[in-house]
Amino acid sequence: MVATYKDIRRITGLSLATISKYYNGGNVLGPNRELIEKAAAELDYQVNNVARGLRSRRSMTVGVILDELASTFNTTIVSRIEERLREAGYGTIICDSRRDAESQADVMRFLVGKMVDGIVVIPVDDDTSFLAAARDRDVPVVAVDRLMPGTDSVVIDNRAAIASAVQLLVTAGHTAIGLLAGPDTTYTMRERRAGFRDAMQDRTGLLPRAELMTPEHVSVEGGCTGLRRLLRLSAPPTAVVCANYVLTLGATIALNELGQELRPALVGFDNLELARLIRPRPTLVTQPIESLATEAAELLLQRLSGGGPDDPVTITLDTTLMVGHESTYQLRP
Amino acid sequence: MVATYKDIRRITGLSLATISKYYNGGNVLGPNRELIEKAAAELDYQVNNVARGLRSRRSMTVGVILDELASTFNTTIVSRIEERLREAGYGTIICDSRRDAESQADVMRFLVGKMVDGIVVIPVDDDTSFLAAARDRDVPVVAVDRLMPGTDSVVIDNRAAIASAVQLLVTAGHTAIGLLAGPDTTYTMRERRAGFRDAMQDRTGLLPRAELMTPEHVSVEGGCTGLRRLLRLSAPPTAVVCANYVLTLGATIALNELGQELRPALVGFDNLELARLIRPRPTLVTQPIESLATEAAELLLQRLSGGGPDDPVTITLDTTLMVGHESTYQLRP
DNA sequence: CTCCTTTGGCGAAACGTTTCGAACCACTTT
DNA sequence: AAAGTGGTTCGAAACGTTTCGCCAAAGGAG
Repeated sequence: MVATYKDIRRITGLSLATISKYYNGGNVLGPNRELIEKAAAELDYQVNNVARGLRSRRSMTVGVILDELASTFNTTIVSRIEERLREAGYGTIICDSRRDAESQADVMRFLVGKMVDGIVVIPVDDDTSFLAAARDRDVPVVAVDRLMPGTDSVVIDNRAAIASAVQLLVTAGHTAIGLLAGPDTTYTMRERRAGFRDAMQDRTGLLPRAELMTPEHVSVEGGCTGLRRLLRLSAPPTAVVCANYVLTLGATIALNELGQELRPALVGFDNLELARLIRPRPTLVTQPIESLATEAAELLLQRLSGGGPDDPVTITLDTTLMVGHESTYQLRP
Repeated sequence: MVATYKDIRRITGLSLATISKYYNGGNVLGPNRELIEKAAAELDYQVNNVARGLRSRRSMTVGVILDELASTFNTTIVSRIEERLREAGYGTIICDSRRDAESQADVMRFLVGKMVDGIVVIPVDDDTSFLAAARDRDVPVVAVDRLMPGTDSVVIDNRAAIASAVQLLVTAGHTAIGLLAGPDTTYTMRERRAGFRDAMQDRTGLLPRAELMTPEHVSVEGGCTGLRRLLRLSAPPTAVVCANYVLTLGATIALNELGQELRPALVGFDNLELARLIRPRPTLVTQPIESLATEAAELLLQRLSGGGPDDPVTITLDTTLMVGHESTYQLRP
């Protein structure tokens, strides 16, 4: 049988109220403190968090909803968030929405039903209707890597990220640059595409041809076929920018099948493991993934303690361009 | 204000007991059913799982402890387990022990304190003392990918896995085969090394030279340096078996720096993404990762419902050898 | 020495469920 | 008509905490 306050009361003779006070950092006289500590050790007592949660209306758990679990980007985020929240006493319930909006809504209801105190989400797409379940129950939500109107969000400066890639390539002499990006259904992709267009116009004075930036399916396959399509154009680009990790992966695979002399310059996105595995060392736009996670965790913790501004907050972080081997960005003569 | 049974009672005139029965699948007369459903819809009622947990002594959450989160192997496992457990109504609290035994023990206490109903763990090493916290509170534990004496475990047939790699290489004519494996501190590594030794003896009649199987640090770096060390030996191996994913990754990186003609044959372990990215297509021992996860989930669910045999269960699954491009395993003339 | 304030402790009432035994009802059986 | 039966419903007591209002003792100011 697991010990309760009542057992401690039996041993110490103190009241439940005093014992509770002890476990919640209130003032308890020295001798009584020791009495409780001794009894607790003897009984191997541990606070029952479920009972505590019922009374205090906090479950001390938060939910994390991911569009997919099996991606380095996401696991890094989860790992950091979990670490920070556990420090603060919160358990992290994880849910994989498998890139499915309906499943995402299910999961949201599931978590709200589990009485989580807050939620971090990497949403599947721009549709915010699934947030209603949380809003109805006043559960704070922080979105990561997507800007959700009306919700706290932590994002990177997508336009600047792509612009830094474009700048490198234009400086190296490229003018015909292609973009591998997904459809405009997510905020992130919209921003990256817009950032590409704007940066091209800024740096070259011209808008890129539409055929150089048609949307791809966001997958390894999409990256492969997209790169091949670009290179089959009558006027193929001399350089390609990939707007996300899996597209970079796909493009790299497609590149491996080409002869050295045919390879376009390629600037990818976001994976650190990749950089170590691939020769020549790739040029990559890298996101501050850990910061993204810690900012999200801190923001959520602030909301959980009832703090923060009344209006939704958006935190924007900067990316870094990791310049790889020069063959990955130079224009061939 | 969030609705409770009392609100439903006010509207329907039924007793709390009947309402509870409705929500727990008991028999309730048709008209009363409808009454409750109508009231619940009106109130936007959702069961309070914390209160339910207090009374029924089940939190309907389980903990998952991982030695690290950022590995495809582990995330695949988590994703599947989470999916299956959520189907059964359980929330999955995830904890990353960061390969640190002390942190693993902390996390175990944390989860037990959170009143989880069960725990799945991929342990840091063979030390089982951290399990005490769970055992004291009668929380069932299932270990994945490690055999923990006295605990339900789901593992692969490590010896057979390595033996299949050795068989392929010996059949292709190799006799000097090296092994990249970690130190014998974990069950998994011990089994794989023993499996290697036994298979070599079976197939070649000789034990491999000790210098061909000295332990490496289990990391990408360890794989790199280990492969280089093997090739610098006065009698270098003509083929190398890697006993795990990160070692394979490291060895592959080191391989990339060698000229084609110097490359030894290489059989790696366990990653599917890898296979798509690397040319020539590598030969890999692949684990049934998804099955590992579903078996673990089913076993835990069985324990959660009080079922299963009295003694700890060990489930052993088989691996598959995915043969890649022939240059990855053939002996050069 | 009295009055007031501060401190620590106490009993009892929540929090929102589940569960147990008893009560009830409409039948069927004697 | 009384007794038995099977299926529903009910009231009340848990589950293990936190919290509210009150009280006693101790300390300080006048």
